[in-house]
Amino acid sequence: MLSFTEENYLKAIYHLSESGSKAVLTNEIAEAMSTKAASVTDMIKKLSTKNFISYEKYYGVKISRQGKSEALMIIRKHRLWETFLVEKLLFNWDEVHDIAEQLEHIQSPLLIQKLDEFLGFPKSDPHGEPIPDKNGKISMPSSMPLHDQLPGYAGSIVSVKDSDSNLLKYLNRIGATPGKKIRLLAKEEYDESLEIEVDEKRLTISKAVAQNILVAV
Amino acid sequence: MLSFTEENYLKAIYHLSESGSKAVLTNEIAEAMSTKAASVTDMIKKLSTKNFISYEKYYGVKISRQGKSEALMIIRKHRLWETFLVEKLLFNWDEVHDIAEQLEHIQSPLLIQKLDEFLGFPKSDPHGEPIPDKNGKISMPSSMPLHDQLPGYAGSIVSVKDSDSNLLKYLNRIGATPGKKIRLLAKEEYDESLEIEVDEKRLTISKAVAQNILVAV
DNA sequence: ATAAAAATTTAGACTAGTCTAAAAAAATAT
DNA sequence: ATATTTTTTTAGACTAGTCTAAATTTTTAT
Repeated sequence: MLSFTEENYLKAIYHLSESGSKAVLTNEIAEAMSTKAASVTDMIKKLSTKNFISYEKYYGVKISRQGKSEALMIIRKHRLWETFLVEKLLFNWDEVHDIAEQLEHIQSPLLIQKLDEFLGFPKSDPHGEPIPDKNGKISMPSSMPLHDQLPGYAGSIVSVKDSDSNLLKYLNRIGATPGKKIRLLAKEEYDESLEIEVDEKRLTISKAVAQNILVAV
Repeated sequence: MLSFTEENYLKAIYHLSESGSKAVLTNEIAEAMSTKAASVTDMIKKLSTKNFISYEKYYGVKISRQGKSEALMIIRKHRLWETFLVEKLLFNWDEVHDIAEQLEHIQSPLLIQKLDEFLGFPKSDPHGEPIPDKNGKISMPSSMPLHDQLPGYAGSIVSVKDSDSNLLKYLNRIGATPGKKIRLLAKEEYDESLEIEVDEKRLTISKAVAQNILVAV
């Protein structure tokens, strides 16, 4: 049984593993966890002796099959709770992340099974992220950052990369939420800002924002 | 902001304060928390400097107005979550205590407000215990142990004192759950066991069980 | 190929919470 | 009223997780 803290490290390592197939570096984990490299070294030793990751000094960390399975269960819980908060308790899309960060650590397989059932076995959460099933199987919808599309692209928003509350609030305000239809009208060469159409409205978004909007391809 | 552990101590002290108006003793808290007296001494010093309790060496502990208010919020959360688990997720009455022990520590006033609303502002939880409102006001239903009633008593079960899972399972099996009609038919002098009628069935229960069934008076 | 810079690990210290064993205070019994 | 027992507190140690500062290893630059 993992502690609250161990679970958070494992989740961070899983996410870092997904973006790039190379070993995850100590400093990357430190940044993701808002902690210091020295603390990370201690923790990865611990997770390594428990066989959730493999660790080679000065080289980095790789998540094990067992670690991935554990991480997927935490992510499953997080996304089911987010779905509950938005669909049942009528929270806004952008208010649920921090609460789900807490709820994801509740220990009770039966609870998650019943919650899943209560929600009608949803396949994705309110941010458009896929929810792993009880065996940890995850159906990845194929998506790419809007920023990497060409002018003329028309499709729908799959998810938002960054969970930053300010970003989510902003996207909510302009109507750019998962599931929405979106079109890329033009690209400004100078600062790589994009002119888009969403919610029947034309507007301009920055490169930073466009890199965080993942759209169906 | 209180830690997980501080919250659990405070809740235990609150409950011990309610049963008896005297100061709460170190050993009582140690037993309630399944810990050692030395650990309790450390913690009550801490809660005392934070003004949740007043503490006099070798004498005992009294909960403060502030401590009571904090404890009531935790209890409110616990009972709302229990209600959710039983009414929405269809858990059995006797399965929810341990899960609610975890959920009660989730920090988000907005979450509790919305949960309360989702449940239709319930006044009592599935065990029959009253749910404090958002100001900590608690409407005590007047009740007494079935054991203290006289043969001939007829009324309904308000709540069950002990949260022990085996007791709850047993009561569930015989149909003696909060809200149910119950009648006291006879009292056996020798071992103080009771003959009762519940769920249209006659049966005998021990003194220990009868002391834990609280009925409306 | 070596010097400088960056990343990582180690060493040692700190807080929160816990424990055992010993000391001190309070309650009880004679 | 004093001795014994019980309760409570203190002292010191341990684990989990964190930090800073110093040491070490790897990478980068010349």
